Amino acid sequence: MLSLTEENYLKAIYHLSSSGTQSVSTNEIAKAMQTKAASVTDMVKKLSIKGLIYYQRYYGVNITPKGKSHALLIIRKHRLWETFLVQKLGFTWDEVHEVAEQLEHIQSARLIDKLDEYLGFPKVDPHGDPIPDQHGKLKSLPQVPLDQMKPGSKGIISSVKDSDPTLLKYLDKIGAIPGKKILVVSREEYDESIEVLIEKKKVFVSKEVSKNILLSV
Amino acid sequence: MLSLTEENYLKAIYHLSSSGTQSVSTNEIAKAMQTKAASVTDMVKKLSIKGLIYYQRYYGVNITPKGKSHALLIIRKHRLWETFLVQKLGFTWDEVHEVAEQLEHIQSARLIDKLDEYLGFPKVDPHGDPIPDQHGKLKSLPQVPLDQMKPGSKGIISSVKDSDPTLLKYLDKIGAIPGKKILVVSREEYDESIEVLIEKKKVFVSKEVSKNILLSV
DNA sequence: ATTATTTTTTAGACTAATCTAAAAATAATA
DNA sequence: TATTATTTTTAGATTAGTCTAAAAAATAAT
Repeated sequence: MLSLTEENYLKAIYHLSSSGTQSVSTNEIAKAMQTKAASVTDMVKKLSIKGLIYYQRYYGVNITPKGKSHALLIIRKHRLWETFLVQKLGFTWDEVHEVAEQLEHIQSARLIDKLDEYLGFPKVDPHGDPIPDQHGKLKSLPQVPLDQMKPGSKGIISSVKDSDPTLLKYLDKIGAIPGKKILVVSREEYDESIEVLIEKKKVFVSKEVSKNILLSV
Repeated sequence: MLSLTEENYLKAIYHLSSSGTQSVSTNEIAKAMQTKAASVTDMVKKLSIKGLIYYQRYYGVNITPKGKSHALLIIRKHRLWETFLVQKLGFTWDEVHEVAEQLEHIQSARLIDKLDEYLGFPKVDPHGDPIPDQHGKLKSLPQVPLDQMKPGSKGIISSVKDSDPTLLKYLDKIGAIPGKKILVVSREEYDESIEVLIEKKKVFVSKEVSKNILLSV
């Protein structure tokens, strides 16, 4: 059984290692966990002894298969709770992250199975992210960030990378919600901002925002 | 903001002080918390500084109004979650306690308000215990334990004191569930066991069990 | 009223998770 | 290549919560 802190470190390491193919550095983890490098070194040794990550001093860490499926089970809980909060309790999708960060640590396999069933075995959470299965397996659809799409191409918004409420509220306002169809109209060379059509509505988004919008094509 | 441990101590102290009118001793708390008296002394000093209990060394503790309402807010969460688990997820009433012990520590007033609304503002939990309101106020109905009822008298099962799954399963089997009408037929002097009628079914219960069944009369 | 027992508190140590400051290893640059 | 800069690790200290063992206070018994 992992402590709350160990679970949070493992989750951060999973996210960092799945967004880059390289091994994850101590400083990256420290930044993600809002803590100091020295603390990370200590924790990384613990997780390594438990067989959840590979760790060589001065060379950063990689997640093991065991660590990965453990991380995905936490993420499964997080996403099921987010779905519950939105679908059943009427939260908006920008409000759920913080609470789900707490709920994801509740230890009860039975609870999660029942919740999954109650929600009708959803495949994705309110942000469009896929929900891992009971064994910590994730079927990931191929996704392309909006900033890498060519003018004229189209796709469906599948998820949003950042979970910052400010961003989510803004996306809500412009209608950029998972499930919506999107057409890239043009790209401005200077600042890499792009013009898109969301449900027939013309919208301009900055590079900053467009790289956070993931599309299935 | 209280830590998880502080919340658990406060809850234990609340329960102990509401079941006896005396002040609560260090040893009683140690027993309830499955810890040592020395640890209790330390924690009790902390809670006292925070204004949640009155504490004089060697004289035991009493809960303050502030501590009481704080404890009741935790109990409110516990009972709402139990209600959710039984009513929505299909748990049986003997399975919910352990999970609710975890869920009661989730920090989000908004979550609890929404959950309360979703459940239809229930007045009691699946064990028949009243659910405190948003301000930590509890309207308690007068309750009499079954072992103190005279032969010929009747009442409605309002709640069960002990939350031991073995007891709850047994009560389920004999039909002694909150809400059911009960009639005391006779009492055996020797072992203080009693014969009762639950929904026209004749049942014998020992003193041990009958003192855990609370009736509203 | 004095002694014995029980309860409670203090003192000091331990673990998990954190920090700062200094040392060691790696990476970058002149 | 030698030096500088950055990153990472180690060493030692801190806090919350816990423990054991010993001391102090309260209670019970003789």
